[in-house]
Amino acid sequence: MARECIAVRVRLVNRLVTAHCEDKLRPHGLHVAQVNLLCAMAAMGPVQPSVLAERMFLEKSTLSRDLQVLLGQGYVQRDGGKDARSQILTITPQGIAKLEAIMPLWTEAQRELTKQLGTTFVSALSDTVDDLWAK
Amino acid sequence: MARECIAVRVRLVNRLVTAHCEDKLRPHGLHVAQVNLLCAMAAMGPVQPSVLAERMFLEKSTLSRDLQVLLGQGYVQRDGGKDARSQILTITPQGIAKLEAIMPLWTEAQRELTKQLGTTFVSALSDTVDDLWAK
DNA sequence: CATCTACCGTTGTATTTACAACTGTAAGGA
DNA sequence: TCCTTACAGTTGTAAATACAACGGTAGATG
Repeated sequence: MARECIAVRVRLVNRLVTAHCEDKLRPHGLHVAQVNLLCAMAAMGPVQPSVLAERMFLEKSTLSRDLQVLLGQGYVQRDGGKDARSQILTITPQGIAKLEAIMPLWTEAQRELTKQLGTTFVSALSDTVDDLWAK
Repeated sequence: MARECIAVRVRLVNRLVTAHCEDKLRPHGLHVAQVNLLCAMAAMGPVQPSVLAERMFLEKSTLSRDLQVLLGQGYVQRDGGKDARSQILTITPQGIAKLEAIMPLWTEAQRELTKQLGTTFVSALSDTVDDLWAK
């Protein structure tokens, strides 16, 4: 059963990848979850929290707390949206600069992870998430 | 960058899979992490915590806390090992019965997840983790 | 034999994540 | 218009996870 269980395996790989990235990021005072969000915001442009959460398959409550950190660090800016209830998030120049600063690390991590996980897996992973995003 | 980042994608799929399984397990009073460990113990037989942790890419501290739950539920038994420092973990008959009880759910979840993630991804995932385990 | 090191598991603290409940705001129907 | 419902984000609580530090035990080395 352990031999075939998707959950066992996905969660194991998740721990592996997360630990690897945290190791890389530790000297830079950032966590993987934050960098992931910055990447997403850089790619999506100004975006509503609920839309970002849906895109990342994150709970709105989780996002809300992650954002408090990024706002405090000045990597993300929050403005009022079309409603009094909605907000618009934008990555700041400092956020973009931070992403650029860790770019070499990121590239290295990608290379190492691809080596460890195999190109077949990495490419299948890309396709799968593309499909999820395409809905 | 978000388009290629392995961490973004693995972590996203992890959230998806974990949420799916937690939904299934909720009526049964179990969590995915616990079921994963039970599966592993059923497959490995009596095992030392440190060996189990290495196999699952889990920190020994994390495992220690997860075990407290499983021991409390009576699904796992802990005995003294060859040393005064080492222990031996064994899944109990109740633990095996619990695994068998959720088997139909598990099969259903496997099918649904395979459909959502694609057979290419699931098969690549299997191979990748097999390689990691083969060391 | 004594000490030093390495190993094994637990505990303190923090992060990521989720679900449920709550607050406040908009929209729609009676 | 008023009430109900739906939406957007926050907060309370809890679980999984990790790192660092600790306590106890075994083995190695002088």
